Amino acid sequence: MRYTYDYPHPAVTVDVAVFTIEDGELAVLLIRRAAEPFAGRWALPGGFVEIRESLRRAAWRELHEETGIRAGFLEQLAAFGRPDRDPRERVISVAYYALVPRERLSIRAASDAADARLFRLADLPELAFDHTKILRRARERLREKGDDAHIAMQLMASSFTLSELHRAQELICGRPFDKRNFRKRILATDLVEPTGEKRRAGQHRPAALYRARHARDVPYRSRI
Amino acid sequence: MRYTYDYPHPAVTVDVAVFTIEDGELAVLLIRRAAEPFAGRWALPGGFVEIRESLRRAAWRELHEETGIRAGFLEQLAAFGRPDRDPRERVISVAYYALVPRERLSIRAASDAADARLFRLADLPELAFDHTKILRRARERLREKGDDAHIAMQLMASSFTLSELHRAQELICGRPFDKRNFRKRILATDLVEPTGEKRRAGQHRPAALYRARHARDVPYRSRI
DNA sequence: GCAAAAGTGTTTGAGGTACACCCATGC
DNA sequence: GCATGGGTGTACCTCAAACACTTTTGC
Repeated sequence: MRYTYDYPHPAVTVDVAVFTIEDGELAVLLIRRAAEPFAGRWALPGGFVEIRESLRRAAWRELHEETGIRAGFLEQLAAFGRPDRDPRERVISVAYYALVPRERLSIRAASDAADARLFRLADLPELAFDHTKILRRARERLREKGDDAHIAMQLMASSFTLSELHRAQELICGRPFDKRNFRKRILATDLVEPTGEKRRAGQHRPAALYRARHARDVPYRSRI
Repeated sequence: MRYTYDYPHPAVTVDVAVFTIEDGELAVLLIRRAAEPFAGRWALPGGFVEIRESLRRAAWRELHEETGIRAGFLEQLAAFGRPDRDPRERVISVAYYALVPRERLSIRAASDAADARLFRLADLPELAFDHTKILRRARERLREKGDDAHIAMQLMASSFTLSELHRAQELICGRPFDKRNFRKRILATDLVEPTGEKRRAGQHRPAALYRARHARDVPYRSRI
C-alpha cells in the first residue's frame, strides 16, 4: 500500500493475441493462469503496464516473455474497459495482436503462467476475463485486413512456398481463393522473390521457395 | 491523497475528436484548457475516466458535456500511452472520434474549459499534449473508412441534398468524386430515400431532399 | 437573360473471377 | 503406375472511371 492518489486510478494491462499457423490451421497462444482470479483458466498472455513503459513496449515485453519473439508484426487492437471485467479492481486492458511464423515461436510459460500452448481457433477453451471477446475482435480485425497479402506474409517462415502463403491467406480470410488467381496476384506484386531453392516434401513435385522481398515490417508501421 | 495501491497506477483519460462540417469544410471541436498543464492551449475535449464508468460511456459523457449531443456516431480510435505524454503523471488516453451533423452541435465550454469552438482542419492551432498526433490519426482513420458512404451520412442533418452528401464524402476522403457516379452509387444502395421535399437556396434549381433510410446507428455497431 | 447549382446515361478499361489439365516426385 | 500436391493461361464479366449538356431557379 505505497502509491496514493487523490482520486481512484484504474490498473492498466496489455493483453496480446499471438496468432500463428500450426498444422495448417490458425492457432493462438494461450497461457494457463497460475494465480487468482481465474486460476487454472486459459487466458491471453498479458500483464500490467509498468509505470514508465509505453503500451507498445509492454505488449512487446509480454510477447517476448511468452514466446522469445523479439520482432515482428504487433499492432494495437483496442482498449477494453468495462468496469466489471476484472473482479479484483478496475482494470483497463489495451489489447494487441501479433502475427508470428510458427518456426520463430519458442513457447515458454512465463512466471505468472502455469502452462502455455497453442490452441486452434476452432477449438478454444473457455477463457478468463473478457478474453473471448478480445480474441473474437482480434479475429475480426484479421479478417478485415486479411485481403492484403502483407498480413499473410507475416505468418510465413523465412522461406516458404506459394501454397503455404495461399493457405495462410485462406485461413485468415476464412474463404477459399482460387489457386491460379492467387499466384498471379502475388507474383504481380513485388512482395516475394524466388530463393531459387526447392523444397521436396511428400510424394509430389517439389515446390519453389520464396522469401519476403522487403523488410518484414515495412508495409505496416507500428501503431503507437 | 486517499486512494492507495500496492504498485503505481496510471491515470486513464478519454479524448474525443468531434468532427463536423462547417461552412463546407471539415472541422473539429477543440476546447481551450482552463487549467494547467497547457493552460490556455487548445486541446481535444476529454477527461478522466471515472472508476465505475466504461470507456465508451466516458467518451459519451465528454461528448455530451461539450456539445449537448446524446447519440450518434462514436467509435474508439486507439489508446495512446507514451509515458511522457502528460507532464503531471503517467496518463494513458483512450481516444474516440465522433461524427456529428453541425445542426445538432450546441457547443458549450464545460467546467474545465475556458472556451470551445470549431476549427477547420486546415487551420489548426498548436494543441496540448499529443493531441495533434491523436487528431492526425483520427483523420487518417476517417480517410480509411470514408469510402463507405455510411460515414459521410453521419455528418448529414436530418434531411439533406445529395450535393451535401457528395461534398461530405469528398471532404472525408480528401479527393474528388465524380458527381454522376456518386449519385448513381448512392441511389443504388438503400442508404437514403427522398423526402419528397425540395430545398430552394440561392439563384439556382432547388435540390431534392433526402433522409437516411435506416436508423443512424445501424451500419456501425458501437465498439466496446 | 444570365449566373449558379441540380440533375441525368453511356462508353470504356481494368481487374477480379471462373475454370481444367499437365508436371515432378515418392512409394 | 499411381497418388499427391505443384504449377500454368484464357475467356468473361462486373464494376469503377471518364465524360457534357439540359433544367430550374433568383436576380
